[in-house]
Amino acid sequence: MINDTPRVRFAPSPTGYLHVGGLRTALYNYLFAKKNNGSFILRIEDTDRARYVEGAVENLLTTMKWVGLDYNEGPDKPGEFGPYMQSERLDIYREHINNLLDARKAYYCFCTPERLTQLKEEQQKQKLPQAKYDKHCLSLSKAEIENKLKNNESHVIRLNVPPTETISFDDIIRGKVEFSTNVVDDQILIKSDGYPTYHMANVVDDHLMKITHVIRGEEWLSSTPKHVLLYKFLEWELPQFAHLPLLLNADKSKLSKRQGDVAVEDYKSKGYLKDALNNFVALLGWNAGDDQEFYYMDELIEKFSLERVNKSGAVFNLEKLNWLNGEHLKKLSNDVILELFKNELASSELKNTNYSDDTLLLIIDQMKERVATVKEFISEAPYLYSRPNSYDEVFSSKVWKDNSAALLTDLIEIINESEIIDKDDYETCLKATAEKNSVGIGKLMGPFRLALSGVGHGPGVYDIANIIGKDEVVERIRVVIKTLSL
RNA sequence: GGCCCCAUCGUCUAACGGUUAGGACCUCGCCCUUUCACGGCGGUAAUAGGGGUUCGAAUCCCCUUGGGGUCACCA
Repeated sequence: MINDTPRVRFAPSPTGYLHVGGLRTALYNYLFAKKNNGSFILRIEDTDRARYVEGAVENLLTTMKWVGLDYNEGPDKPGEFGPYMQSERLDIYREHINNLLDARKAYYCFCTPERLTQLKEEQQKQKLPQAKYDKHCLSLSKAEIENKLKNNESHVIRLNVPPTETISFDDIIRGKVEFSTNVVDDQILIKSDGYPTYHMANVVDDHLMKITHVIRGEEWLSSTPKHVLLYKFLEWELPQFAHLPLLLNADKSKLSKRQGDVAVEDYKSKGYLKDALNNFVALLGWNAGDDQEFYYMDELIEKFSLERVNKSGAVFNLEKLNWLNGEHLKKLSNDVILELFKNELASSELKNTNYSDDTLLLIIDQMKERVATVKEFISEAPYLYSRPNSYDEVFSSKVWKDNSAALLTDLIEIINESEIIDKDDYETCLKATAEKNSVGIGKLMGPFRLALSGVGHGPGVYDIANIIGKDEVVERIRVVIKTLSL
């Protein structure tokens, strides 16, 4: 066997951001490594120069750190098997491609894009089941090749796939998978710009980096026979494969940008907690076999196993993420939430206002029970920070009666005469007003809430009053009387 | 279209031949509460279809259907 301790890797291409599907793949790799005392390696697959994105790698590293997926080796964490950027390993691929070339397991191809397009069109016209390269350049003589190379003719190097062989491999998640080589194309291994394609680079690197388990998304399953062939040609031992089920849009297609946020940083900026995100994503395709849904990272590590990963795709369900984030939020101490809250305030339109920690803590106590994210402390209860600029019509028509203005006028007077120390004092005032007018306190409650928040839901009225303070309470009552008595 | 993968409530899932098919999110109802929530209790809701195998099938096999992935000098 290859291993005593497993070595796994997460190998994203730097497209600009970390995709949540990528996060799930990275997480499973991480959990598997930690669980089995193995190593988790981060390797950057940046062999596509056309798709080079400025700052993408830095961004990726930052996001990996934010979600807490520490790697043992990576671009900024040198290890024994570096470099960990594929663009810095070109000479390594060159060496191995030469071996392949010598053994005629790979060959130069000088076909022009035009010929290739034409070939494809013809094959489609003939209704061939599958378009494949016709091995045209395989018959080139050594001299012809030398000559073309000397003349600097543009070329690629292709994998020489043998006909009519069965490629099979065992997938930890899917079991035995088989392909006929008749359906695998002579894959380009080295592009005309001299860079390797994914297929070449990932096989070489996985071998050289002593990767024991290749844990990646299911979209790679159908190109795995090419990889298996490469291992065979290079006479290298096969790693174990585990192809993870895909993360899906609501319509069950592969999770994509078009249908919502897919970048981890989007979720970060929307106020989701890293623990909640990890927890949620971990459960998309895996469960421990019990009813536990709330996890911290250490518990995930303890319970994770590839054997319990599902085969079928999972819809990325925002509602459940919201719930989980709320659960994680509630478990946080108010001190921690206070810091998060202050950060949110600083990046909101409220950044120029000043609130005491005491006030903020009052808001936290009220809001953390009823929101999904800290951001919603603000968005769901704007009336805690500023006077309502309108009154909800449905709620208003329900609670605003003919005598409401008169009752509230009395209430103002009583509040003004009272010493207000905490929220219970507002209740006392409402009761006194109700008694004085011989009505139930319910007659006051609705109009009072309407005055303070303008809407029919939110924290308890006394809590709202307590948060905004006596002067503001009185002022808001005045405003609602003035506005609705017209 | 070829190839490959997949198939339990709307969604995430449990069940590894014998359960009234369980849990969670969502949703609905009731209780609590002279407000809003929280909380508590309860409800609606699933084995895609058809054949086998078996005393017994969500579970094993086959077919059909459906969905997805992949067929680039992108990963």
